[in-house]
Amino acid sequence: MNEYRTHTCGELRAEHIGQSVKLAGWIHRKRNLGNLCFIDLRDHYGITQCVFDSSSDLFDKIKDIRVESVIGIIGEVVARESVNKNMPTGDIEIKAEEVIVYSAADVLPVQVVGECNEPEELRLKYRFLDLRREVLHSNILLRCKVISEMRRLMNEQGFNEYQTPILTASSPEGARDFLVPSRLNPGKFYALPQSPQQFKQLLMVSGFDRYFQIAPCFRDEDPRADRSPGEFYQLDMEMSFATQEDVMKVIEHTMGTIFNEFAFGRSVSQAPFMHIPFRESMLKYGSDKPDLRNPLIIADATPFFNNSGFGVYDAKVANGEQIRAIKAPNAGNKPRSFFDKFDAYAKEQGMGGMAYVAFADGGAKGVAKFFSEEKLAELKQTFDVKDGDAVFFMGGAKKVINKFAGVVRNMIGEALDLFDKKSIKLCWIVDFPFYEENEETGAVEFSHNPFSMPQGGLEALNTKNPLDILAYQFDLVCNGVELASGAVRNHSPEVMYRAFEIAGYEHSVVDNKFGGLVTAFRYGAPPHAGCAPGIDRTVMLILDEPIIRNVILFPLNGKAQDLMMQAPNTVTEEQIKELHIDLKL
RNA sequence: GGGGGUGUAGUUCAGUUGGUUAGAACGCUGCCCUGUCACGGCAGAGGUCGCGAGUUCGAGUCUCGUCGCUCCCGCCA
Repeated sequence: MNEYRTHTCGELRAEHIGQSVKLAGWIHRKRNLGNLCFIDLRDHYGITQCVFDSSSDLFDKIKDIRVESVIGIIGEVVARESVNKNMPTGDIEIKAEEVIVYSAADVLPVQVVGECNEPEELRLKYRFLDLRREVLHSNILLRCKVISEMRRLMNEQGFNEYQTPILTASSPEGARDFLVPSRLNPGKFYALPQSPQQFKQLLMVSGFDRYFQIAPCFRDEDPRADRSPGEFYQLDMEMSFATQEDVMKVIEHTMGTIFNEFAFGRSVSQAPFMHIPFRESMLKYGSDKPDLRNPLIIADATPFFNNSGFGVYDAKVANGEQIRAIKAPNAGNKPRSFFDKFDAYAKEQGMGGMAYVAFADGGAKGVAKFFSEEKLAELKQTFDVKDGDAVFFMGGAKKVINKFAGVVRNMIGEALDLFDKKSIKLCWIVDFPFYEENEETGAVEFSHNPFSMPQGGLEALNTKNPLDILAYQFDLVCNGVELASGAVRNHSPEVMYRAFEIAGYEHSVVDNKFGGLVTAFRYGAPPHAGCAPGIDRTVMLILDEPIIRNVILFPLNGKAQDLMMQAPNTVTEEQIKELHIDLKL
């Protein structure tokens, strides 16, 4: 190939025996038998065993060099005396004739070979060593392939990739901004974009028709296991003269193809993905991001507890509370302790307790004794329960019961091992409410994104109860993870002013905060719609990787610090002065 | 901002009811070893038990405080 190597460490096979080759890479492992030394040489492509004999003067040269040093080896490809069937290159080895040490390694602070259970702090500080590990290295490579596929699929569907600004204006909606002080404009700040939302809409107004971008997004919020602090990437897309269905089709094709290509033996939901209206999702799954690998569905049992005989729940209903039922298939024979565990959980969560009826061997346990024969038969019919099944009942205030039932649904699914772990289940959550009521003040607020179009347009805004208006707003959900958010945008200044007015904002507020966008809409704006699937999360789902940092090259830690680059850091007084900033710590 | 978990050698961990000199594995250093592939064998170095106070004749172990990390809630398209 060149002066450093003729082959990579992954490509030599039996057919190369007899050839003189040159390899370069890291010393993965070293086995010194005294008068014979084996070195496993590793590079991006694989591992090749090299052998050194004490009869050669090379032996002294490599005897003292540590693992992870970078060396080059010239030698002959020979057949191994003992073949290693576990290695792709296991038929051959390199009989070393010359060694070049390019870079000797110090004693390592973290091990590159073997299990990876060092503290994450150390791994992040020495990320370049961590990234040499097989798992992390291949995670990152898979991420590259996913992004490459995204670009190919979007291009294929007529989308072009455009770069939008990184230094932009702070936007009042949504997350906390990262601010950048302006040297040329004393006292003023740029913000890093939380997403290219306004720019991609402006691109539509500029007539570009179909936009996408592998877009960096910045948000100054606290992290989670599936939420990296600081920055993340999304496949941002927008299209003109398009409906909700048009956007869904593009995303279904793009994400569906990617999940199918990287399914690794799992089954994948095929397009079109199931549509679940928001309110139905909250009732049936107790969440707006349901994990459909769990087959359980929550039922509204409120009507059932109308003089049912079970006084505690009848009273709850009379009190305005709601009851939910979750069937536990084939759990009728479970011991008392199984059911008590859930009851204890409900008590711990301040939900009173959890009643159950378990049907087994023709009998019924739990709170069955409160029900008449007829009521018990009605129960079986209403909640589709057979002999051998059980059903849980839980009650609570309207605001909390759905979410609680959603957690219990997952707990029961886990306890009975009902999750279809060998599947990737995708669905759309649609018909999000446009507004919601602030629980404390009672005021009407935007529930999601104020840029989306209310269903029914201006007429709906003028005639309907705001809390009944739905938005052309939709989420793509995969295995219980919110993967993407999309919307038909509001491209009409008139509708936008009215929408903000209902949420209590004057026209001037709209003009001030979204002036660029609203002005643009006055000069000919096409109807448009778009969506933005998260890339980090997509890769996590493909790899079934619970920690987002394991799909990111150089992630920040929980305090949004880069332990390797030591960012954030103090800067010189001069720099501060130049930015017209006065620090008060 | 709130709650849970956690902190012992470079790393992963063990450490009994509070009791003599705090152990093991990996890694590191030295010696031996010509077919290993997690090579093996022998020897060795390496510790303010996160930090501070308290109880006690005696604290890695009990109590209080504090700090770091991590997970969750709040927050977050």
